[in-house]
Amino acid sequence: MSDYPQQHSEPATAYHKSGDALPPVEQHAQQYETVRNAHETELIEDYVELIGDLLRHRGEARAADIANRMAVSQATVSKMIRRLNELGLVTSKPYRSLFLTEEGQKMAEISRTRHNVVLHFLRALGVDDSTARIDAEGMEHHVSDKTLAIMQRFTEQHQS
Amino acid sequence: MSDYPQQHSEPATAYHKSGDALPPVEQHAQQYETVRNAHETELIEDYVELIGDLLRHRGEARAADIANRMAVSQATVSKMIRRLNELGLVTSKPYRSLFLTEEGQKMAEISRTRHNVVLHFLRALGVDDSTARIDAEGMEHHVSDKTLAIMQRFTEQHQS
DNA sequence: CAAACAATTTAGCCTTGGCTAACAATCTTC
DNA sequence: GAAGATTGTTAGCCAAGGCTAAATTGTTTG
Ligand SMILES: [Mn+2]
Ligand SMILES: [Mn+2]
Ligand SMILES: [Mn+2]
Ligand SMILES: [Mn+2]
Repeated sequence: MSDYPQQHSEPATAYHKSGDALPPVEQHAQQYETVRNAHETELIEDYVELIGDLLRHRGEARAADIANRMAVSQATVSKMIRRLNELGLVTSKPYRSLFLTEEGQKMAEISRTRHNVVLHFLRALGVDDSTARIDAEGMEHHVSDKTLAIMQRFTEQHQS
Repeated sequence: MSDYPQQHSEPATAYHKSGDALPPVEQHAQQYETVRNAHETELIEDYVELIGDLLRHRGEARAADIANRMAVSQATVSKMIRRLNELGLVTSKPYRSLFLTEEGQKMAEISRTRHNVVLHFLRALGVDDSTARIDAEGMEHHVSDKTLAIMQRFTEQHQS
């Protein structure tokens, strides 16, 4: 919920003139709050998902691979791994491959599934593969469970 | 493009075992880069869009209204307005309503249009209004022009 | 087995986007 | 027109997520 006591400022009534009206303040506020919350976990999820993918496809997940695939410096990855460690999502011995904890595996699984639903939905919609991959990488973190379910249903019905 | 010289680490070949394979490193890197770029302009776009909406629906855009609708402190808004000013997107006299520059109006228009395409698309898909609004607020910044065009076409064909 | 190379870590810097607390200006109301 | 309420600004704090440069550890190879 939004802290910050509701201030007066805006007139309460909305005699609407043009196009779509503004949503009520509380609802509008919730939109932005939800986005801010998503952005807090977004990067974490991408790291965990990528580590899981590297483990499943390559057998190991090295910091250098992550840096390459994320197009980010190795220092950035190293710092992030410390954070993932503190969050109890990965285990890592210095200079060795990373592994996911129980909790990390759960998060990776959830993220991967959700990512795939969005990707396959975009393709079913008619978006080309390369564009679908790019858009899905960002969209995935902002799709609610409700919308996700609808996307999945759509995809199933639109594949021959 | 990605800086950081490509390192060796990963084996080049991919004899694929389970599910979807990992995309080639360069493509994968571009996914994350595009997301990072989107996140750089996202908040700016939301502010400018909101200021435009307040101007069109209320006739003025006060810092307090923005703070209320964003569910954020007035100090945060005040700081952000200074930035928007420096970016040449808004004009503001202290303690007065904000206005958009030419450039600001252009950005507001583009953002509003894109936001609406995504919102109407989600509703056409069958997502309830309140969920659609929340999801659209985040998704809008991660939808490419190509996908946007497809969404628009879909929406037109699916409204009675 | 010593060099050279590759991978990882650490230290220190920067920007963004939040916050609170204190102060300043404006508006409203009596 | 002063008091009180509302609005706006400023200062200073913090965490996240980037970066570079330098130091360290592992690995490969002549
Ligand atoms: Mn993902
Ligand atoms: Mn992602
Ligand atoms: Mn996002
Ligand atoms: Mn938005």
